[in-house]
Amino acid sequence: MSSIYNNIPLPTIRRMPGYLRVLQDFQKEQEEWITTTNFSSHLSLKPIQIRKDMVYTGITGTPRLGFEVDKLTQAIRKMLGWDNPSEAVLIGAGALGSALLGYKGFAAHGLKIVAPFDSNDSIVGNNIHGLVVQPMEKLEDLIVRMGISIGIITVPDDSGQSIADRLIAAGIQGIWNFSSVKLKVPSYIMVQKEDIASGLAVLSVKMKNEILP
Amino acid sequence: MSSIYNNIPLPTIRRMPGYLRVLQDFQKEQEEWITTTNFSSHLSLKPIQIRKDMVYTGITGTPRLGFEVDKLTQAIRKMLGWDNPSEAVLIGAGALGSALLGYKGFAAHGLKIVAPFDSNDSIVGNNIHGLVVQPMEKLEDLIVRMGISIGIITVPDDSGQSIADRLIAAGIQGIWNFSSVKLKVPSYIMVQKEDIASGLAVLSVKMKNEILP
DNA sequence: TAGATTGTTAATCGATTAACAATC
DNA sequence: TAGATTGTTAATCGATTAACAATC
Repeated sequence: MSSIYNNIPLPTIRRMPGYLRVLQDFQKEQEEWITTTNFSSHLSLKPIQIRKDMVYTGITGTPRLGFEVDKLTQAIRKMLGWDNPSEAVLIGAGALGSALLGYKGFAAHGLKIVAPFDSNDSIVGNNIHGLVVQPMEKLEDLIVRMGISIGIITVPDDSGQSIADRLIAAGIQGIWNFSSVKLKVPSYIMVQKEDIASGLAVLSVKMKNEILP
Repeated sequence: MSSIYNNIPLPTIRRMPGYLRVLQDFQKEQEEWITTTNFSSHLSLKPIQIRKDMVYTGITGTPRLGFEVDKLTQAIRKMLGWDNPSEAVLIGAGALGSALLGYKGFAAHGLKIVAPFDSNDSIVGNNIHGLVVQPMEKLEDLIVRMGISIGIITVPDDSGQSIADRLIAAGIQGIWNFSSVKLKVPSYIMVQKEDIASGLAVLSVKMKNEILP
């Protein structure tokens, strides 16, 4: 299933949420136009790079005025598929899982977590930020019944793979993996792995030799 | 302050924690040697890329045998400055802050969070994963007294900058920024910004057109 | 020994940056 | 109009990948 957005560089995609954030601020301020110079002062990016990124949104700007705030917002949201929200289950309602459940931003990011699951009986039934933690037995049924497309894995490393297997068997299409194991999945399953340690490594090295970008 | 590790590519640094994780597994299994092929099967990386990364550790391997597990582990930990831990304060003991406080992995990653702070009186005094939440008034004193070098910002966006200012005034050297604002800091302060939305954007686009790496 | 794996140089690939004409 | 900003092509930069001799 291809699309007009096919060959967008990964770094460009990663920068898009930042643009959206600035756009929202401008919308609040009732600004109609935004220039790459505007973006630049709110993000750590150069105007030239922003201009290049804008090409991928399909929106063309107007010299001197910049880009229309509303049009650009819609284009980016569509580009990311954030115009029609996906539903997700979250497995592992521990510290990290709870934090993600409490993150208000997802609503604006096209993601709706519909239910948290946990294997720990003492957590099951708890209400976390408005959602009741479900027992693992109910996982597959809920995924199938609601047609959930995304699974968020926030379980300890050793159970990550078995959870992934269950999610895939139940028909999930994408996995957001916060465990530190490399998941083995069929090629049609999309996995995005988050690694908090990578960021810490970069900060550590930056602080060690105070050079680097 | 330069070092032998000066021009390490950022992508290489980001991959280092992954290598460490595999090395730890090998250490547990009492393996003495590890090859790039071994690494490759536990990470989504090609042997050639791993070999290139290894050059930056300063460790030379032995054809057929690979690299010495212990030596390589030590070299990477030293390279990241994870051999002697840094101390950090965490500001904002909400959902995300609590999750970070509960993350056991930091100990092995050269980071020790010594105290969480929060401006909310109903949270102050709470015990989160063994640490008592401190009132904001005590922030500067504790940083100075303990010589804390890192500040972790997990507060809502609108107070991010003012917290950063206070941290810097108190003598912090690095900031791990989990808020979504771009912090204005002097050039000698190192900032590492984490953005959960970037990862979600990548997953969303991957799922939309099932291509991409 | 034979062959897997390393280290290194060169080639390729892709992203960022520069340059500049077009334009509002 | 003058000048800031866009769009686009070309140049640069940096990281990944390929190729292959060296080696255990």
